[in-house]
Amino acid sequence: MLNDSRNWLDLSRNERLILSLIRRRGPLPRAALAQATGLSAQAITNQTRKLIQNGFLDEGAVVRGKVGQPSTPLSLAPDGALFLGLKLGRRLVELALVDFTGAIKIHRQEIYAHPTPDRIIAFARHGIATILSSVPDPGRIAGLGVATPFRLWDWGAEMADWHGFDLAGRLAEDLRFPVFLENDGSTACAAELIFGRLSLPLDFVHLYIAHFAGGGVVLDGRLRVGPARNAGALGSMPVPGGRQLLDVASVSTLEARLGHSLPPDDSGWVVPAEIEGPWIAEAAKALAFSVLAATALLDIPVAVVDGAVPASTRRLLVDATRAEIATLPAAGIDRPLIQEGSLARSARILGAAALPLAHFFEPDGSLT
Amino acid sequence: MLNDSRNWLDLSRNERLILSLIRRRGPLPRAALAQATGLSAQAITNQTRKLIQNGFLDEGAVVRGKVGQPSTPLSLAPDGALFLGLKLGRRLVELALVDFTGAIKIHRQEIYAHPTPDRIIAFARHGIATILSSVPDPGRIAGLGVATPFRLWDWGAEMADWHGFDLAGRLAEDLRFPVFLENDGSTACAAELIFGRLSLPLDFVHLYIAHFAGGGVVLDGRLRVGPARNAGALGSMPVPGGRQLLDVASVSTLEARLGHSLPPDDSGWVVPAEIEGPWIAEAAKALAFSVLAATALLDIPVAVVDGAVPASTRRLLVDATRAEIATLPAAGIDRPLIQEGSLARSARILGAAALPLAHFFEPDGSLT
DNA sequence: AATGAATTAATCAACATGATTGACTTATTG
DNA sequence: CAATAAGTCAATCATGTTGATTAATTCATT
Repeated sequence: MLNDSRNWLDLSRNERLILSLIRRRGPLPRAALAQATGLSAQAITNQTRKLIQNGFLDEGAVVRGKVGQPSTPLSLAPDGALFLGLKLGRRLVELALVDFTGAIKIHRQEIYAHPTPDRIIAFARHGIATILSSVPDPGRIAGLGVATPFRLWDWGAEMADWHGFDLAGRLAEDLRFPVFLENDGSTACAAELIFGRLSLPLDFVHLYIAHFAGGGVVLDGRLRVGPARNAGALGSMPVPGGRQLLDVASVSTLEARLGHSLPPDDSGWVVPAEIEGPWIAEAAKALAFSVLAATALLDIPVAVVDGAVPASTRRLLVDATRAEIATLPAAGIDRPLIQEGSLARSARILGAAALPLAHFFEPDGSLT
Repeated sequence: MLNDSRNWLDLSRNERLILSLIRRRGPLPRAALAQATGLSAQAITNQTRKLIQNGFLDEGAVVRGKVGQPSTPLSLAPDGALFLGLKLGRRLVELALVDFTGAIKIHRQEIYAHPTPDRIIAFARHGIATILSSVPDPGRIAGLGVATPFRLWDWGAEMADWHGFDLAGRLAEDLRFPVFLENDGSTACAAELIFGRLSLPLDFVHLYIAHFAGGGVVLDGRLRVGPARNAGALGSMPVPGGRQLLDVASVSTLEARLGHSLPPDDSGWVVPAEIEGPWIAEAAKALAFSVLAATALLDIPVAVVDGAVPASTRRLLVDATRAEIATLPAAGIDRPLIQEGSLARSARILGAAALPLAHFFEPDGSLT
């Protein structure tokens, strides 16, 4: 089945380009691929033959009804490659197995008061072992992606063990596939880029409101992580008042207003309007400011706002941000559109799984 | 001399890569090029042979004194290609012919109270005609780059004629080479990137203080202009106080404090310290804020500050910005280094000439 | 001072990869 | 049956790689 003179994950740039085009636009016939890539029909024939042989693409039913020979759309083979995602949060750790199309095949999670390295390693080891034994072809797992907040030790003294702890390295020890680790804000952005159902331009910023506020930047259709892996640190954006975005637009500040912490999932997320309202008003001001700064700098037309919050809260936040952005001075630039994210709580875990996917299957191997 | 089966400007990606490496690092022997590009020595031999034959590279004197066969460094042939730059300003228009190494060969300028389309066209036409007739090989001119502020009509009623005027199109009418047009802030950045003597990382932002404040963003060693050609609009960055950067950090605001306008060149630029000081203090605050926003968003390690101001003023501004940036909150990010630009008043005209250069000779044809 | 070993630069010849082109086949609609 | 579009075949070309080879120098040892 697989051509064994070369590793199954060693795809040429044009093979990856074809896969990513089909991922974004849905099933496409060869002729459309030739047109979209600028390659000759012959080149597409050759590359798609390889991709079908190696199990990454499926030939669909021929489409008739148009003039000319009927076309055969090519779609992603769901089992073409599998990816593991691990998302580490303040109250919750999640592990998922995601297929080539972005569907979550297996999901496990564990709740705790606060995460410790030992506990996370144990959860991951056991969970991965279980998954490996239940998957028909574990050799098709391309890698593990880890989504984690950076600087966990800033959460409090009980998190000191995380200082200097090499999570990715420790996880990689007993795995036969590579491990990728990225800030959870960036992975939420990666998820929207790679698996999201939104119709997005090639350039956008992504803001993700969770315990902290994070974000990601996509330029030319690629997640930008920056030279020190710290791009999209939107929570650290300075905002008026001598503060940073995460000082006003994060769930932790909402919890401070409430006086108690909120549950790690949507069930039982109850916030009285007289508390949520002022929080949203203040957060929206800061979000609008940050988004406008991003537009001035990068000519970005769209900002996606998402978060680990109920859909209704996200909606209010987006509406308030749209209103605020209209009030800020914007001479010389076009105010960007604010779009609601589509993935909410699953963004980070999906994005974690998207890390190995991007590495092996996106045209420019986005992250390394 | 030139291989005529192909246009002299049609270089392959690897040819452009070689030229850009030599431009940035100075003369390099073939072995160093092989190492830097990752190409085989043979490939470098082949490509450099073509580049030498076509007049883009010169073989230098062999370098002895090291172990092994002596190396022959390859340097840019100054007349390999020539570029025209036109810079349109509020009080001054400039036209220059720049060679392949960034040296200004011919420079002409004209001062006015305010620019009109007719006057600029006439100046450019006449100047270009004169230059064409005085250059030994006008066929070696690759293109004309134009640096202009956007939205000229915002300067006042007497500039209304610029509304809807297609400057690049009009200039292209009687030229046999292409015309490129970009915001003057972006061209100042391009100049520092391509011709600058600074040692800069692959990612930086550039702030340019002139009548207005503008800027540019370089990512992965390429000037980023953005989907609507408006990236690097740092003057439009929101800053605290409901204002934009250009409301506080521009020569026009200094002139407002002075009560009269400053001359278009350095001679006679006299600003009493009691006026310059507060202007710099306020401008530095806004610059520091914007730079930190850029770093949070893009993980940018360096910001270059330059401007159409005397070196002493620029120095004060940079020092003040460094001081301000230390006072802003920066949890979660590394404060960027502030560097002084190296090109001052010539940045924009050099950058204009750099537009055709980048298009034809940079690996990713930066702008189109 | 002479000499061989090591080192580095660069080229030659053969070959591999992956694209292009033009002719051709196939299946469909109008 | 003409027109149209999808797709493949065979030949060719551009541009890379590899391994052997040549050249010019310094370094270490006699």
